[in-house]
Amino acid sequence: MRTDMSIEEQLAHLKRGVVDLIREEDLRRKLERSRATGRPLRVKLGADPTAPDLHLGHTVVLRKLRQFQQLGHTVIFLIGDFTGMIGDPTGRSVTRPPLSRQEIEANAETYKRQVFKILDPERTVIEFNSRWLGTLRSEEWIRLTAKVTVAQILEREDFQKRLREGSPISLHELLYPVAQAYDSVMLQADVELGGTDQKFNLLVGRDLQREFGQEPQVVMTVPLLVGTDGVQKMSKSYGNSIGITEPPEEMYGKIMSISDEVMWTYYELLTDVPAEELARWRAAAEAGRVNPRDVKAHLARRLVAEFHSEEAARRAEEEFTRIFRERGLPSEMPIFHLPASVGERLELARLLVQSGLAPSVREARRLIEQGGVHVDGERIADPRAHIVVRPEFVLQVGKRRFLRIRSRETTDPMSA
RNA sequence: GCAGGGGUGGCAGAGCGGCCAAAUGCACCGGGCUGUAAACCCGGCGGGCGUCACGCCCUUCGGAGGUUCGAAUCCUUCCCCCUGCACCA
Repeated sequence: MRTDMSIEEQLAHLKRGVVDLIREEDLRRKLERSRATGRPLRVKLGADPTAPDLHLGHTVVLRKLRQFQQLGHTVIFLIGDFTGMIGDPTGRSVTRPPLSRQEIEANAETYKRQVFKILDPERTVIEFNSRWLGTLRSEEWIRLTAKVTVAQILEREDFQKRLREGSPISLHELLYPVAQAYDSVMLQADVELGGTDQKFNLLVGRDLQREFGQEPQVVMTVPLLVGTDGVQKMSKSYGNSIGITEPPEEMYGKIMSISDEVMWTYYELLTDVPAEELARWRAAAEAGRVNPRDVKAHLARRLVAEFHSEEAARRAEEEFTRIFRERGLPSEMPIFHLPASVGERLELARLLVQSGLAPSVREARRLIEQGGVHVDGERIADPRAHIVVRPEFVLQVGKRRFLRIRSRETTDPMSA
């Protein structure tokens, strides 16, 4: 596809948005050799099998992989079904319950479907590390772990930190980097990618490959995308993620909810908008010549289009504008069939609970008191208000939760 | 094994006999403002009830007992977690 690029051009292209590149010289040599021999590079990315829902954070590194593919190289998407049992000690993750073979298969399928929204299936190999790690005998484990020293492993910053703080480190956690490194050996990886938090693990791969007489892999790390909260890295467990399979409206809205500041990072990491152009937009926004909201809307639309379609993006935008800028009603909303007849008097708070818009009467009353509840567009502020049931009406809580209520007569006139 | 430190709301983390449904921060929710589900500001954040801007009740601080008019706070016991020193003489 872009194999006409010179090696230097390729390097520059691949370096874009990369935090660590260890070592650039090695990569250049590998690229040159690949061109000379016609043998594609083997570019590895490891993934945990436990969370198969990809979010935008994952796509940063996937986009980088795609660049390699576009240059004709092979991507090895490694599903860590064995290492998943250990759980990468990065972060606070607790011991994970082992997944069944079936669950893993199912997750892998989900992965494939999602990953191929970005990667080219023709140039992607899917692997499972249980294939070699799962069959290692105890003796082999001992021989393997003998190749790495404790000091090497404890260099890892978070291990040191935990040691300092007196936090626990389980023995098996020390094995994680070794296992991951062994994957690189088995796969004979030329390059391994990961987020910056993976740097250490990726480097162990180099060491171990050397131990096994292989040429060390090139390590490439990309920044971690910050989540919608603008603070922590995007992660499903932090509840700040934007999944790539989320409905268009949801995705659009979530992108609109990131801060103006974070938006620039998203542009950088999730689009191909040239840096110079971004700088121009930013200057214009800061000077007040351009409304940052519009820049953000452009981003939202662009990303929704990438993962859904232009058409879906357009609709999501219209919907967003209608609800939030014009304070209107969504084009579609869930319907709740109220088991009550026209004319009946109902306490609003209870109706909210009954219809699932509030978890408890107390909460419902709070919402009403705070002015968050509208019935057919009219704000009801009396926490003890009653309403007279109409054939159909719209309940709204907050800015974005709508429910169309239908009472008995309208849904089933025969049953009266 | 020994010594020590712990287990409190979604998370982090105060409180250590009554003023504790439990500080504070984060997350979350509602409102205001707006240019957006941005930023910022304000409010809320266990549940039920009432003649409802004030009050009542119920269930919460690892489990179970107990002391006390009264316990997240004290005692007993059990469970769990962590750190250090050992164990291998």
